[in-house]
Amino acid sequence: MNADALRGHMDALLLSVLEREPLHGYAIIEALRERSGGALDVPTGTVYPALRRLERAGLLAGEWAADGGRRRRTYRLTDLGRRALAGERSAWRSFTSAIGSVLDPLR
Amino acid sequence: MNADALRGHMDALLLSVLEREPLHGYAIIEALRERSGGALDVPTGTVYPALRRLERAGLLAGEWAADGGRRRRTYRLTDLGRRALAGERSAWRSFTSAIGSVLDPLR
DNA sequence: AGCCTACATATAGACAGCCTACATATAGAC
DNA sequence: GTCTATATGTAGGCTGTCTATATGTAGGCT
Repeated sequence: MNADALRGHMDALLLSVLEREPLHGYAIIEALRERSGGALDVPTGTVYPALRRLERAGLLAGEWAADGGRRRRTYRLTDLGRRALAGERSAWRSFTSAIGSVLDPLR
Repeated sequence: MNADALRGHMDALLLSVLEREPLHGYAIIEALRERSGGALDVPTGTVYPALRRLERAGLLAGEWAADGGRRRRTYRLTDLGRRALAGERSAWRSFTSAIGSVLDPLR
């Protein structure tokens, strides 16, 4: 998976993965890998800053938790994040439709 | 259309538009707008450098032409560009499939 | 005890491509 | 003469993703 292609879609992926249940960063990376059948293997250096960014934007709420000696920061969708996810889904459909109409004009 | 979303897909769009017939930059912009139903309105500051880049990479061949006093640089796909387009189409399918499987897990 | 792997988070800096804004010039309509 | 459409191009900014590095716990293996 080309890095540039992901650009601008990371937010949608993160919000979508957090839709059903709150997860911490490492679990999010695993969820993305599993749900994409291995196609999405996003590095930690991408995910952690992105989660912070979404938290600053008010789309996610993060909370520290301890699992034994391990510290985890678990993120959940805020109401604003839920609305943003709906927008991202809609934008994704428009995006694929627009690019698709150019790439596969026969469809 | 969000600017970041386009990132990494510009090449595929340009190659695809030039698949049927050679076109110059301005006409490419119009073709993208028309074929996408107005969704894609790519600024000249994006297209012209991208065309140069693809030419340097050997995917396009450009040639100056005169239409009256106007100068135009018409680009056509090279054989390498045609092969690259096939790769871009394949990558696009993988990409939409991967993101789609995360965004719409019910499908 | 010592080592390795998996789990878990984080930051600094590099990189690349798309954008805005600007610059230039012709053609044709009004 | 002015305006709009046509036509190309560059400089510089922005920003999000990546690589590389750092830190530390837990648990298995030898």
